[in-house]
Amino acid sequence: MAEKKAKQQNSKLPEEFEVFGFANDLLAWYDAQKRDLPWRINRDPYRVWVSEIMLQQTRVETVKPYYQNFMEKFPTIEALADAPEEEVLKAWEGLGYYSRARNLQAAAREVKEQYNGIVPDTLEEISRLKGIGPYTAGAILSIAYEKAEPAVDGNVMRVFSRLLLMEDDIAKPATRVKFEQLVRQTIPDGRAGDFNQALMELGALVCLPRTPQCLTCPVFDYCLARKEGVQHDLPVKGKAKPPRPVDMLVAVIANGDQLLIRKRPEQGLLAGMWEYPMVEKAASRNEQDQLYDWLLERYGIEADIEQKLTRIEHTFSHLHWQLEVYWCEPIAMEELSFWPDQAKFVPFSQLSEYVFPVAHAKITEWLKNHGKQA
DNA sequence: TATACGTGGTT
DNA sequence: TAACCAAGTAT
Repeated sequence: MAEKKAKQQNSKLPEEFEVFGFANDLLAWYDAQKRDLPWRINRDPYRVWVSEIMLQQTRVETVKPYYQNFMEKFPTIEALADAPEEEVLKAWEGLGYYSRARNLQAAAREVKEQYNGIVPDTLEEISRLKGIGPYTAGAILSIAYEKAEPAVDGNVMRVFSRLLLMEDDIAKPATRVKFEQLVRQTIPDGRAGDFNQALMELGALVCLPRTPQCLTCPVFDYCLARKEGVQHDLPVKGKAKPPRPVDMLVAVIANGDQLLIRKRPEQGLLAGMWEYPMVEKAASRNEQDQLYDWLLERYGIEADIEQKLTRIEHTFSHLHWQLEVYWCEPIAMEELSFWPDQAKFVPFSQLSEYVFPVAHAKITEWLKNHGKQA
């Protein structure tokens, strides 16, 4: 019982840690050095919200152009709520983690209908919105509403690991909770938003993962890891599993100036996106034979599987695709009223109207570069 | 708790 | 160059 209670108890800052001085010095640095970013023009909750979703696991420089475009197309919560999902996905094309876009729109609809179009300002309510987890909830509440909530991301965990010389594995979910307890105790009155952003800014500009710039660090004096000279050994982070290799056979099938594409399932990897038909390569089988049989069975298309066009490699966090791309010359097609997967022939010039994942966009690019289609 | 979920930049 | 990393969330 005593042990359980101890486990639930909040982690405490070290007695000697100078909270006030730390926050003050960090904020002074932030005020002077913060970057001009498109989402820092004001603190509008919707603008903050969109930026935080886009920035999840995504670099600032990558997000910038997407953010500008997104805010032009969907300037308000209502505009986003009322837009066709396809348009939202199109604006997200190439950014990755596409469920973010679907969840963001679903949440915008929820805010429009249940909250009169106003992003809720309580942890309870905002956390119920799709796509808003502990980090994003804290970020929006602190930045847009000046609530004293922590926003603990990878930067903050790295900064605090070093600052307080903590060896907890930041890859474990429980560690984030511990950091939230600690950060909460350092948030200065009235400047929660700036403080959270300052911690992240420090991680992004100074307290770098491999090469911490301690000599220019505004909180050099407070850093326990630096005092011990172990800043390069922190944070501790368990190794991720390597991506699993998956070999796919891709069929590029032309009918005049049209190409056959299909829609991926609404759940799972690259949900709802369009792609060239493909099948996972069988372990021990001739590629051409397998593709020939598969096209006939699944789409009723008898095709001459010609020379392999190219090999495209694409790595996800958890998968490594090797796409063997074949040019397939149709010999005969069954008269079907519809095909599985919503498959259909689309003129090459109209492919851009469909949302493709990068791996398949690479194929389109290859076709263009090799004069396969005008 | 561990895994699924994208993509591109950095060392 | 092969990791490693980036303003995480859902299940």
